[in-house]
Amino acid sequence: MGIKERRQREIEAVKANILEASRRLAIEQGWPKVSIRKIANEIEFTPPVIYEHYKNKEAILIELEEIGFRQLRYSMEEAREQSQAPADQLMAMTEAYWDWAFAQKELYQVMFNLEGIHSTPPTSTALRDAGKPVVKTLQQLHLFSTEVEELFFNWWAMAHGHVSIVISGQVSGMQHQMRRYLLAGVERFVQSLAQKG
Amino acid sequence: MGIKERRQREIEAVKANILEASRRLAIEQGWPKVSIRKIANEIEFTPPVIYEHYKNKEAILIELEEIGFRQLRYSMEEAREQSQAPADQLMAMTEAYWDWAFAQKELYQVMFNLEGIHSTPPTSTALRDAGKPVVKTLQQLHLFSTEVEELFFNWWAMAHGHVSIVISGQVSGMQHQMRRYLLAGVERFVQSLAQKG
DNA sequence: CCCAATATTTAACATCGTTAGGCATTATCA
DNA sequence: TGATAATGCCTAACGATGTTAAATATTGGG
Repeated sequence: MGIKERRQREIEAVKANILEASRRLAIEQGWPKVSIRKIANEIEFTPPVIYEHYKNKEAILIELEEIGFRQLRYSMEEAREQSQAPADQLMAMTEAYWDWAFAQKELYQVMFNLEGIHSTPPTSTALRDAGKPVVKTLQQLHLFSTEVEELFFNWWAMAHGHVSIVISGQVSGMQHQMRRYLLAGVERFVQSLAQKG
Repeated sequence: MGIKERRQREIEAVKANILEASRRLAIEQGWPKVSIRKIANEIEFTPPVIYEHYKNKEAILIELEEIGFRQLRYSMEEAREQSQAPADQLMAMTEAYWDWAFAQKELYQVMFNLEGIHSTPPTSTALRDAGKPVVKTLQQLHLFSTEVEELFFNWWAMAHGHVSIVISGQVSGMQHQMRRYLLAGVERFVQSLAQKG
């Protein structure tokens, strides 16, 4: 009587397929050209089928956001575990942040509403979750939790700032330079923390 | 025979009207809901008239981008002139950047393709132009031009990072806090420069 | 006053997100 | 097995989008 289970698996396969197709289309043609009809065509169904799996187009984007934040967190956690010293951890997580953002550029665009996408941001915990490894490292340095929050946002704004300036095409042909600039900036950030700690 | 001139003024008035209507609609309803038809309705003409003034919808956005960058530069230049010490100038320009971004949120969104807008960024000189006051101040501190560029992007990424995190709704209800965080971050940035200068 | 030029509109095309209704196919039970 | 209920999927449509071609109205100069 595994017929129900098989059916269940089929349904989830289609759902996963919708996400994959969306990403693939975004990679190939950019988010503005991703439409429900194209996704439907890609998964070889007609458009209404998509609405049996997602309430609307935005729901697809929101799920991709969540996937993105989880992946980003995982990448940073992995980077963090490879060093003991907080300073090294912070540098490694910064590299991980940058590298993941450009390896998964389309996800990053969805997560931060870049490049013509609009979706209500996920539960604001999604971001806070993704930032947890950074917060953990900062806590090894500073006592007051208010200060940790401040420094966390400083770090994150720096990382996201450099990334989004490149992704949104404000500067061109200097992606590698911007990566170095970010790392140098965080380096200075770290040193200024050591100064007072 | 000033009839031609009057006509010319009329045409330019309509063009200006299109920009104003676009901004007004964006303020009232958000960029995703701004459409050519609504703009046309707002200026009391039918849609095709808009295409006599702008090649397409994107051209309207690009003009708004340019206006935004000019305004932003002006605000920062004004802030800069009120102090002599580079450190004070940088802090004042940071405040000016933040305050302008939120006073002209819709322009800022267009300039950086936030919140569901997509337009090819303006000539990358537009941004560089807007950043000139900051570069000038940094030049009073550091010798190597490569270093100035690096520090300029660090500063800008910090400013834009904090601003865009708030604008894109990633954090909510802490706009004032984020402003303080930004200023504290730039403060530390400035101090780390003094360290080595 | 008429004609040419210009200004403006109407109407249409393709595409978009989304939904209602109908048609198959499949599963359930006598 | 055969009728019935349920499910899966599609066709067709609605309203809205950006954009363009063609028709009409308005204005200019002779």
